[in-house]
Amino acid sequence: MSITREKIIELGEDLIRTKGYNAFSYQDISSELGIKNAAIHYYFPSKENLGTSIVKTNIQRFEEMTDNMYSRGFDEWHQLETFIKIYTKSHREQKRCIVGSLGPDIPSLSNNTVAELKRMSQIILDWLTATLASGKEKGIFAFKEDPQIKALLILSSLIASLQLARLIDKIEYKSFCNAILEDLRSE
Amino acid sequence: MSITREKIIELGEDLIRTKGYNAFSYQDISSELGIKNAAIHYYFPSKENLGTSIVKTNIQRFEEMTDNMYSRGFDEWHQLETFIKIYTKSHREQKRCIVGSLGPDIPSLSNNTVAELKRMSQIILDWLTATLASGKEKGIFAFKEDPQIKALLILSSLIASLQLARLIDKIEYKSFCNAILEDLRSE
DNA sequence: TTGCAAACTTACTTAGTAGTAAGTATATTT
DNA sequence: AAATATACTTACTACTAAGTAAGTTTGCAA
Repeated sequence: MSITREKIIELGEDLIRTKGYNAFSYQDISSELGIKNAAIHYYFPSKENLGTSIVKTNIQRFEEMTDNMYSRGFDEWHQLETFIKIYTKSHREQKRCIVGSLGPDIPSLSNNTVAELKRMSQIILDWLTATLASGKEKGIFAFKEDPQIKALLILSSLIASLQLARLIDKIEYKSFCNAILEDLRSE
Repeated sequence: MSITREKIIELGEDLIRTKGYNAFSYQDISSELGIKNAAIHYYFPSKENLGTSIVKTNIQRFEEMTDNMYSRGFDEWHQLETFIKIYTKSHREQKRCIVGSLGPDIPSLSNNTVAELKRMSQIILDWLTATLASGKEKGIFAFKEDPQIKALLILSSLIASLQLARLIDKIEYKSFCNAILEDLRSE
């Protein structure tokens, strides 16, 4: 794969996660990379191709992470902790997550991009639901709600907290994430 | 106040909550209201004026609601229930809330609009924190976290759930909101 | 009745957007 | 050496956005 292509995807993801899909333009990417507008169209004929590729890249990355945790034999607590670290890292970098960034722009996204975005959300939610359920069975987690509802609650909190962080100054993000984990502690 | 002005604000709010700030244009409003583009500029010289006015209107509406609940003597459980109803209504109407809609577009908003949006988030969070704290004192709510952290968790969940609803089909929104309330039940 | 202000419309500018067609340099294959 | 594919650039088109200046209608007040 071309290095320019990879740089475009990387920068595009950054721009989506900071400015948003509708607020960034091919110009933002081309001027940053020192290439011309049309060069991006060479790799991604339309903006929707770029958007879809970015989501696909993120799905792949997520699946690699969960596969990796599985093959290393992480227990459920450790898995959840690792998952939450994605968000604390995003928070440090003042970025949102892809789902939280593209979600608001669904009405202006192409069908293909929306389909991939839905697929991504479902994959994350399914993984989280399964992890919570098996962790509960093993006695690692304790919660009364249905695992899917609990997964939705946790995922919602994480996604929105990255957005609220820009609005409410005195958020202690570590405490926030800790509260999510501690809420699940069985004992 | 002019009726056209009010209609512009109302429609503008709708557009922000469905399409997003950057995705709607004065054209969307003017064609819907059967007026010309420039007519909107007559009331709101620039888009930032409209955005700020919409946020201010929402702050006012929120404060009227909480004042109303206070003067009617709602207990904390009833207050939280009423607050959550704002989100179930939004979900029914397939809209997001103002904070969740404008938050992602902060980088392209004017300083004034961002200031009002921050003020709005803070007002909501402060109210929620105070309600949770006094409800806990009275034994109406039970939770172990710090009230502000808990408020942030609940608010995040509500905001993001409206966004996730567009991505994950089989959400049972009622169960979701119920889980938030039941989690607080003391006894 | 004239004057004036409110509430617009007409007609425009400016700037930025995605996207395209055609050309060019460079490296690779045949 | 010739042909071809890769990775672009140049130079555009078509469109949409926000915003503006100047004119028009309408109702009310002096």
